Amino acid sequence: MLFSKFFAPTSRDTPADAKIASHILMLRSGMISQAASGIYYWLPLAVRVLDKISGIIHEEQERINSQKMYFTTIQPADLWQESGRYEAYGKEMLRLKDRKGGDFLYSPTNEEQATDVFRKYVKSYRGLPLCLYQIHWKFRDEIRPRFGVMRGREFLMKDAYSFDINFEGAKAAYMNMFRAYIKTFRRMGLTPIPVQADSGAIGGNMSHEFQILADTGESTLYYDKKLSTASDEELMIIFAVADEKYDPNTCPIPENELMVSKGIEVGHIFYFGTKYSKAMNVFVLDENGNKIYPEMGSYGIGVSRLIAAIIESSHDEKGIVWPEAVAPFDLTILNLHHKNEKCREVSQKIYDAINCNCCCSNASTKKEVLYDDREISVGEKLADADLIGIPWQILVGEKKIKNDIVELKNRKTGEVIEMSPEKIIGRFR
RNA sequence: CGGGGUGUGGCGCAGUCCGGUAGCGCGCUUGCUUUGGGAGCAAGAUGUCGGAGGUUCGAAUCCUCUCGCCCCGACCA
Repeated sequence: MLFSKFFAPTSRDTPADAKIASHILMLRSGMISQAASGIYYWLPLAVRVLDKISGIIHEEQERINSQKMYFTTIQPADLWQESGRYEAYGKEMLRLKDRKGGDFLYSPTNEEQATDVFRKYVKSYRGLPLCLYQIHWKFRDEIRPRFGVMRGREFLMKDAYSFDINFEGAKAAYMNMFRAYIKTFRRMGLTPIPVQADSGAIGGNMSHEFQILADTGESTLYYDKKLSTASDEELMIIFAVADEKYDPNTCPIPENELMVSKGIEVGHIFYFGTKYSKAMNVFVLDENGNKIYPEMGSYGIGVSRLIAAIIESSHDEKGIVWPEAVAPFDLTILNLHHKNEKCREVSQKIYDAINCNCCCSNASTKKEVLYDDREISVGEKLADADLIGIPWQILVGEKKIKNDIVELKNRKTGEVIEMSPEKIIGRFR
């Protein structure tokens, strides 16, 4: 991608409304723009990150046989009247009428629709277990939206729904999802903290939140200090609670081994048994011809919030520092002196070689490159590159290029290595 | 929903108390000179001062109503 053609309107100014790092940096890097309170345009740079995050989620969901589909963003109200939540959900639900006066709503979550899809097709125990998920836009008319996309009203969420024949099956589905979540967040460069949770409006009796440590988080967490070095399996059993559940008298961890930090909730999983299957009269027949109400669970990841959470946990005074797995581009080439012919030539050569679409390129290993070919000052290019936070920067400048040298700079460490253009190409192709 | 604040070119702000026909910085356009950390000079463009009503010879400024947005609290991915 040529930066001169790329719609990423960066800015050195901080809009007065933004208070936290992720919000400021998302605005300054041209990722988002506010359309209304808690509602944002997602510009191309941000969408590239959303797609990376979604891709990781998708891979980990498929691994546990959770299948991707789409429910709908606009739902008829009748399913919610059936489950009893149409009244119960309250003002957070955006209610709509169609031209005939029919009652609709913009999905805040999709348990009813998942249950409806299930009951239309699955009539036998042979159809179980089943797990369906989507990554789709949701709307919750929050009392007070804030912190940019961290608590927006419109947000992108991955939501999965599992159906099992009995509690053992449902518990296995829950634990599979639990493990998948830990892997998913770790792949994004995050350390998730699974916290025992309340089930809120979703209902049910087994529930965990996945929290990311950040000073700007809205939750206060108490957790065993072993968490920071735990393996995936250990993470599942290590003690962690949010402040409303913390009681020093019953806490199993001695005070000197207990950590207290702020956290951002990026995922939440629920087991709620037959709450919806019974309310919506959904059953299958078992091998003896008996009616069985399937045991259900639902599993959310705040995809758009994750972007903010990742930035909160990975940035410095100059800008964003993307973990490689979710970076909008793998590397950026900075032609520092656009009027210097050799700089142009070498930059273009490196770009063409790495960005090559010929038969030798393998889509799975191909690097995504942003080539800063803009006719602007050196300082502005360097500042924008640091702001946008692409993991690797290739600097092509007139002083070094005389000796056939370009520089490779790591955004995170700031480390710079000098090498020939050929060696750079070899490294990233 | 309670409490507080704010609304003036794309962004950040001054001007409002004390009415006199809108200004600064950044950004944008054009030209020349620049180029290893957000360049300089010159010439330009861009505002129904959130909206409606009122007071007045005259309103960004005063009065009334209204809408948007932000912050603090009670809810949530």
